[in-house]
This record gives sequence, C-alpha cells and structure tokens, in this order.
Amino acid sequence: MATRTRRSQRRTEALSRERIVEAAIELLDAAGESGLTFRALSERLATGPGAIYWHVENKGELLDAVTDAVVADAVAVEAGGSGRAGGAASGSTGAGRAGGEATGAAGAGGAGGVGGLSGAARDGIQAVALGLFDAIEEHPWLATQLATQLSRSPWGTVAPRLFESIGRQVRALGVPEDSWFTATSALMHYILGAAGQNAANSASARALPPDVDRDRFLDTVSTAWEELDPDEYPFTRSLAPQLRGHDDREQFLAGITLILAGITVVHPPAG
Amino acid sequence: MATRTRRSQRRTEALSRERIVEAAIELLDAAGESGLTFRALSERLATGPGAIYWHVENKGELLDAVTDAVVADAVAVEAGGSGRAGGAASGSTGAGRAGGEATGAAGAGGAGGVGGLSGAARDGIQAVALGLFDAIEEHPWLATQLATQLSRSPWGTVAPRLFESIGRQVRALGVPEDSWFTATSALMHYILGAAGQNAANSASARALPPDVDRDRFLDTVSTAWEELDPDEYPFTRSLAPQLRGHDDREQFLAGITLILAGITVVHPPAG
DNA sequence: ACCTGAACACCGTTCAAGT
DNA sequence: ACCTGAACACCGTTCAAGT
Repeated sequence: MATRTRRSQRRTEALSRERIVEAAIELLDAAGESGLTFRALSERLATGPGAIYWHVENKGELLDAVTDAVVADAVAVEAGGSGRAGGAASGSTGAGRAGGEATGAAGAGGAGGVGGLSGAARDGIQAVALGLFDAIEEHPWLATQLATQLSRSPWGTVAPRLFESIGRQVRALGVPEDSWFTATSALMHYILGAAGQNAANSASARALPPDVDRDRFLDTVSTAWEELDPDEYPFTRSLAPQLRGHDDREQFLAGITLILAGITVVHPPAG
Repeated sequence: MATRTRRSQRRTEALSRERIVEAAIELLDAAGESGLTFRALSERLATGPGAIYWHVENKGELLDAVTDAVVADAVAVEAGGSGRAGGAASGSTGAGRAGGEATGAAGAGGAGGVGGLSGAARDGIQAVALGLFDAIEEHPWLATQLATQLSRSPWGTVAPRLFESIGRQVRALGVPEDSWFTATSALMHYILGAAGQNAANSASARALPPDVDRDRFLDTVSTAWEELDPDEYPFTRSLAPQLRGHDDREQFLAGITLILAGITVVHPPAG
C-alpha cells in the first residue's frame, strides 16, 4: 500500500476509490479541512458529485480512508533510521526546515545512563515517532482527523496500525510482556498529542505573512505568555523565556526519552 | 469562573454570552457535535439565529468559548484529592461507573521505589489529570474540540490553562527549573491523548444498545483485534487478551506513573 | 456497473428592519 | 443597544435518468 506516488492520469482513467482518496488529500493539503468538498472534489476529478458516492459511502468514510492512507504511509517507514518512504501523494508544502535528521536527539543514550535499553529498539521508536511527526507536519489537518477518528472508533483501522508499529519496538525493548499494553499506550498517546500540537505550531507559523518566519512566531507566542495575568498564570509566565528559541523536534524527542526512561524504570527489561 | 451551576432562567432573562455558552454545552452533551446548530441554539434560547451573532463572533468562536469554559471548570479542581467541583452546566449523562475514586491508583508510590518524589505533588498531578479525564468522559465532544482548538491556536486560552495547572505540580515535584517545560509538555500531551482516546471508549460503549454493557464492548474490540491479519498485526493480536477486562482509569494512571518515573530519572529533583 | 446532474434539506452568516 | 427573521450562498446526500 505504501509509496506509488505517480500522478499522470486525470480525466482519462476511470474513477476509483484510490483516485478519490488521492484527490481528497490534495484538496486538504491545499486548502485545509474546509477545502474538502464533494463539489470541489468532483470538479477536480472531472465528474459529478453523485459519482463519488458510488465509490465511497459518505464524507465520514472518505475522511477515514484518507486518514488511514496517510497513516499507513507514515508508519511504513518501519525499520531503518532515516530516509522517508514516499509521502502518500501530497506534493505541496515541504517539510519546512528539514535540515538535521534528529541531530542531538535530545540527549539520547539516556541522561544518567539508564541501563538495559536496546539501542536499536530506541532508534526504532524514534523512527516511528518522527514518521508520524513529519506526517502531521506535512498534513496539518491530520492531527484533528486522527483525534476525530480515534474518538469515533478506537477499534477502527488506524488504531491497530499505530499500536502495531509502536508496540513492536516496545517488545524489542525487552519490556516484560505484561507491560506491553501500558508502555505502548503511553507512547502512542504522547506521540499523538505532541505531534498534533507541534504540527499546529508550524502550521500557524506558515499561515503568518511570509516575511514573519518561525522564530518571529515563537517570539509572538512567548510574548503573549509574558502578558498573561501574573496572579493566574505565574508558572506559564515564568516559562515564556524557554519557549523562545525552543525546537519542536528536539522537544518532541525529549518527551520520548522521558517516557522510555520511565518504561525501563517501572518495567525493567526481563533479561 | 468555576461552578455557579444554577439554571432557572429560560426566556425571561436577557440573552448573554454566558447563557449561549451554557445552552451550547447542553446541546453538545445531548446530541454531539452535529447537534450544535445556530437554529437549534436559538430555538432553545427562544430567539432568532441572528441574535446570537450579537454576542458571539461566529461558530468557531462559540466552540472556543465552550471549550474554554469546560476546561476552566475541570481544571478548577486544583488542590485537594477527590471531590469534584461543579460540572459546568451539563446535567445529562452521569459519570458512568463512578465507584472507586482512583482506588489502587495503578501501583502509586512507584514500583521499585523510585526516589525523591513528593507524594503531594504526585497526587496533585493525578488530580489534574483525572479532572480532565472526567471532563472528557462527561463531554465526549471535548476531545475533538480540544484537538481542534490547540491545533488552531496553541497560544489561545486553553493551552495556558492546562499548562499552568499541570506545570505547577511539576514544579512542586522538585524538578529542576530548566526541565519544567519538557516535563510539563510531556505530561500535557499524554493526558490529552490518553483522555481523548479513553473517553472515546466510554462514549462508544454508551452508544451501543443498552443491554450491551462496557465489558461486552471491550469484548467486541478485543475480538476484533484477534481477527486482524496475523502477518500484519502479530503484536496487536497478542495483546487482545490484555484488552479484555482492562480498566481505562487504571491504565490512564499507569501511564502517568510511567512518565513521572521518567521525569525523576532523567531530571532528578535538585534537592 | 458506473456515471450525470438537478433537486432537497439543512447549515452558517448577513442585514434591513424593528424596539 | 439589542433582537427579529427572511434571505443568501453553500454544503452533504439522493435519485431518476442515462450509458
């Protein structure tokens, strides 16, 4: 299911569920959630709105299919460290400041020498996590969509996909079997929450006037925090300086490091 | 802002932003996101749709206000262990099997005797976390709404509110100052992700035919996992048994324990 | 089997008109 | 200052009719 990103058909090829999903992703990437309309979709596919209903039950099911396709692609990075696979027919918005591939990696290796961790499994978890992080950054609508779908049907197709790819790495970590569920859930929830929030930052930054770049955006938020009511928000205010010049990706990985450390402490590897 | 849950006015009292938000919450609780309509809202408030626009910019702003109100209320539990505050004008669906107030608390105290943790701060974090957990369980639409709003404006009013109440507890934990941001973010993201997902479970269970109770629901999901493709989902399949008879609340707290352990290991208390 | 496109019910939002 | 309610533009979805 992964990759296969060609795109040369347009009106010749017959309509298909796959083409519809592909076009839907393009619309979402280009114009956000409100940009996905059955009319816009059918125009792009050079057909009538009714035709789409032959291949897709309704808008909800279409969104589910779209979400599943993007997640499947993101998770297909699987083994290996860097080098992303395909990108599920997107195109538009590049990965932003795509420079350092997890350089520094938030003090990986574990501050304090937390023992017993398989380094490969640790890398595996980071790879999966960054795969999702990047997918959400590339498709900002994915964060909300993921929440919506996991909310609506936790037993759907997306949850097992995420669970499987994260869980395999947890198992490889040497965590005892009766803790697999807890450890995997914790990682999954953190990844979804953090990736969603962080992607939001880039999306917002991107939405600002072009001459206002990312640093300026963080400056703005930081300033907003500094202007909060001192009585109600003393803690948040005190953190405003740390917000300036913080790196999303590094922060994200630091959180993963935290959870991995917790896992190995609370559920020490059996070996 | 918290509590004040009276409700006796209906058509006599003048329209106000507060009454609109209150009515919106009732509609959302009763009929989900699709139930909140400017027409339904104005009917409930015995007025015309246009009147609402005098007090509220548009639907997005209304949803923001609604989300903020519920979160403010949930977070206002603040100190103290149990005993919830008000419940932000909801009414409908009770808290489900509201029996044990965090009994057992997922082996609190820390398996293996993780040192240095202030017990009070630990309880404080659990209280905040459970406050949000319960709020989302009571208002299932909140999960999606939270994701949407944090996505749209991470510098909005909700993020600082969560950050502040979680962060204060992190500080009380004795974590060194330069790790406050990382630790607070990790907790916040986990809480949002996990609470959302778990609330989804109860919501789904509630939506099933009334004679099908929660255990039966978990059975269904568990069975679905057992029927996944053995080649693609070996790990998830192997976890199906653990899913049967697992307790959302306990699982949620176990995750928090994990992260707290990670925090104290990676960022040991200064004292 | 698959596609067309007009039609329906419904929604967010606006705005001239009222008090 | 605040409310009314008809009107507008747009949306998801349906369905008789075509090929």
